[in-house]
Amino acid sequence: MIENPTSRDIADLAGVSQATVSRALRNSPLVRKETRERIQKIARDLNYFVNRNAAGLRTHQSNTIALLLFDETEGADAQINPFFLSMFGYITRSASALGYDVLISMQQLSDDWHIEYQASHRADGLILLGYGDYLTYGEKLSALASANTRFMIFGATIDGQPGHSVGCDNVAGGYRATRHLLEQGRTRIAFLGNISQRSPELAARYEGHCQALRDAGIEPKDALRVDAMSSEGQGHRATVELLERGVEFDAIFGVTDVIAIEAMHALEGHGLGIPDDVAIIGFDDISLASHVTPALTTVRQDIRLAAEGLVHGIVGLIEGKPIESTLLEPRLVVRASCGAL
Amino acid sequence: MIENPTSRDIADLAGVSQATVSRALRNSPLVRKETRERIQKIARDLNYFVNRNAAGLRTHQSNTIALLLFDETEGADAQINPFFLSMFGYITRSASALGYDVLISMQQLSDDWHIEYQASHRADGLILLGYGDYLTYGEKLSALASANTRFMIFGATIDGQPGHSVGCDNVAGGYRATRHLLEQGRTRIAFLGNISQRSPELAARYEGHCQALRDAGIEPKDALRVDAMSSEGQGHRATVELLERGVEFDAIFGVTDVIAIEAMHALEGHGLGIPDDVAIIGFDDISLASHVTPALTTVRQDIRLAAEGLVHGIVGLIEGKPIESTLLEPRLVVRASCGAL
DNA sequence: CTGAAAGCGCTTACAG
DNA sequence: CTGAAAGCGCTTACAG
Repeated sequence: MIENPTSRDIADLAGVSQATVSRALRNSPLVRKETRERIQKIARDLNYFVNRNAAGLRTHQSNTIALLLFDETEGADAQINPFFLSMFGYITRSASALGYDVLISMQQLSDDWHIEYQASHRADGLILLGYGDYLTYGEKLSALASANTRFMIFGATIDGQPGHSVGCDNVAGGYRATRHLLEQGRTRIAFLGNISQRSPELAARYEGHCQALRDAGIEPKDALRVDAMSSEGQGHRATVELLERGVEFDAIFGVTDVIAIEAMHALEGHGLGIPDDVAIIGFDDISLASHVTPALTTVRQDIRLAAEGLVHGIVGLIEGKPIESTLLEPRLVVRASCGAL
Repeated sequence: MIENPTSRDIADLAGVSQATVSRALRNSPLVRKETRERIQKIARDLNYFVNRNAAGLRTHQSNTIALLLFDETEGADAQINPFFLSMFGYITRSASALGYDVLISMQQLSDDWHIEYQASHRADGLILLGYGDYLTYGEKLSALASANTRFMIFGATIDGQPGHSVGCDNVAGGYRATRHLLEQGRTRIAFLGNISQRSPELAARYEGHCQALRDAGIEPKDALRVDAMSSEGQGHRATVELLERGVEFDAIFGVTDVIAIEAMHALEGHGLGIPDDVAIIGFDDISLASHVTPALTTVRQDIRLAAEGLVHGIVGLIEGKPIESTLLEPRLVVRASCGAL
C-alpha cells in the first residue's frame, strides 16, 4: 500500500498517463468507460483522494463556503444565539448537497475577517449570520463588495447597501404578533427591543407592531417601548425598567424569543402571572420557546428555508448565475403565553 | 489596484525577489527588518493574502481541522442535539486561537467520510462528535487509524479501540446523579437510557447509577430500566412505557437532558407532579435544562473544557506531540426538579 | 540577508 | 480517446 498516493502513482499502476487519471477521476466523457472504471477502482483500492490544494491551485476554486457568525456577546464563555446555531445544520446539509464544504468562524464585528477568506482562496464565498450592529456592519459589507467578495447576508439588506440577502418579512411578522395580542383583548402592549438603525430587522418588527396598533385605532406610546439587544440579560433588564416606569401594560412583545423568555422569568419574579396578568409573545421560534412554561407564542422564521436560500444564493453567485434576495413569510405560532389556548 | 495580486506582484512593486516576499510575509528572521516591513505594507495596501492552496500544496498542510458531527436522527428536518451544537462555538474559538480553521460536516454514521478529509488534504486532522452507535463506529475508527488519520473523539474510547479521546467520567457522573436522588429520600429510581455496547458512555452512567444504589443497599431492578436513545421522542416513549409497566417509581434518571426533559413533559401529561410525585434528574446541562419548569437538576459536563481538550489534542497530534486522553470531572447541578431546592 | 531554481500535485489547452 | 507539456502560486534547500 502506497503511503500517500498521487495521481501519478495511479497512472503507473494503470499504465496510462497522469492526465488520463485526472480525467477519469473527474468522470470526463473523454475517457473510455473501461479505462475510467479501471482507474477508479485502483484509486479506491489505494484510498486515493484528489489533493484539494493542488486541484484548487489549478482551478482557483475551493468548493468551500465560509460561514461567518458574528456575535457581540462578550467573554469566551458566552453562548451563541440559539437561533443562529440551529441554522448551522441546515446550511451544512444544503451546502453538502451541492458539493460544498463549510468553514465556520465566530467573529467579532470589530475583526478584520472580511476580505481574507476569499482572497486567500480558502472559500469561494461567504455567508454572514448574526443580529449585527448595522452601522459597523455596513462598512464591512462595502469593503467586501469593493474587494469583489461574494457574500450572502441573513437579515435585511438596507437600501443602498451592497449584497444579496435572505431574511423574513419582519414588518409582516411584527404586525401579526401584535394583531394576535390585540385579538386576545390586550391593548396596552409593551415592546422590548432595539429599534435604532443599528438593528434594522428589529426596527422593522417595531414598524409592523405600530401599524397593527394604528389599524386598531391605538396610537403607539414611547413609554411602552424599552430598548434591548438580543444578548443575555438584556430582556430581564428591560422588563425591570418597564416595571419601574410604572406605566400600565397587559402584554409584552419581545422582539426576539431570547428577550421574551427573559421577560417571562422577570415578570414571574415580580409575582405577575402569564398570560393572566401579562400576555407575552416573542419572535424566532427557538426550540426553547415550546419548552418554557407557559409555552411561548411567537413568530416563526423558517430557518430551514432561510438556510437553503442562503446556500443556493451563494452557490449561484459563485457560479455566476443571477441571484435575487429572498423574503420569507413569517408565521404566527400560537401557544399558551398569550391566553389563546 | 491589482485584481488578484500574487507574491510576484508584491515582489515587483517592492523591487525584491518573490522568494523574499514569501519570507517576509511569514516573518522570517532571514529578512532584514526594513525590507520585511516595506513588503508587508505593500501586501496590506493591495489586500494581498497568501493563496492557501498554493501554500498548502507546498507544505502539505491545510491548517484546518474537520469537525464531524454524526447524528443518526432521520430526516432533513431533525434538530441536532443541542449539547453538541453548543460545543461548536468553543471548538471554533479554540482552534482559531491556535491558527486553525474549522470545517464542519454533518455525517450519517453509514457515510464513508472517514478517510477523505485528511487524504485529500482538506484537513490536517479530525474531531468526531456524537453519541454514536459504537458497533458501527468502531469499524470506522479502525479504518481511520489504519489510514494514519489523526483524530480525536469526544466520548469514551473503548479498550482496544484506536485513537485518543476527551470525555467525562460517566461512571462518576451516574453515581452522583443517583446519590443525589437517594439523598432526597427517593429509593425507587427509574433509569431511562440505552445501555448496550452501542452506547458505552450511557452504559457507564448506568454503571455508576447501579453502584450508588448498591452502596445504599438497594439492588437495581430491570423493571425500572427502559431503553431510550437521545433522539427526539424517545424520552417520551420510554416514560409512557415505564408508566404502562405499572411498576412503582418515585424518581427518574434520564441518561441525557433531552430524555429527562421529555420525561418531565410526559409525566405532566399524566397528571404527575414534579418533584412531589416524581423527582427527575438529567445529564449534560444543556441550556434548556435551566429553563424548563421546574428547572432540571442535572450533571454538567464542562463543554468548554472538553472543546479545548479536543482542539489541543488534535493540534498536538498534528504537530507530532505526545497526547493523552482526558477524563473530565462531571459536576452535579442542583435545581428544583429533585426537590432539593 | 537575498536570489535563482526546483517542485508540491493537480487540470486543461493543444496536438495527435 | 490519450499523452506531453505548461503552469497555477507558493516554500525552501542551496548558493552566494
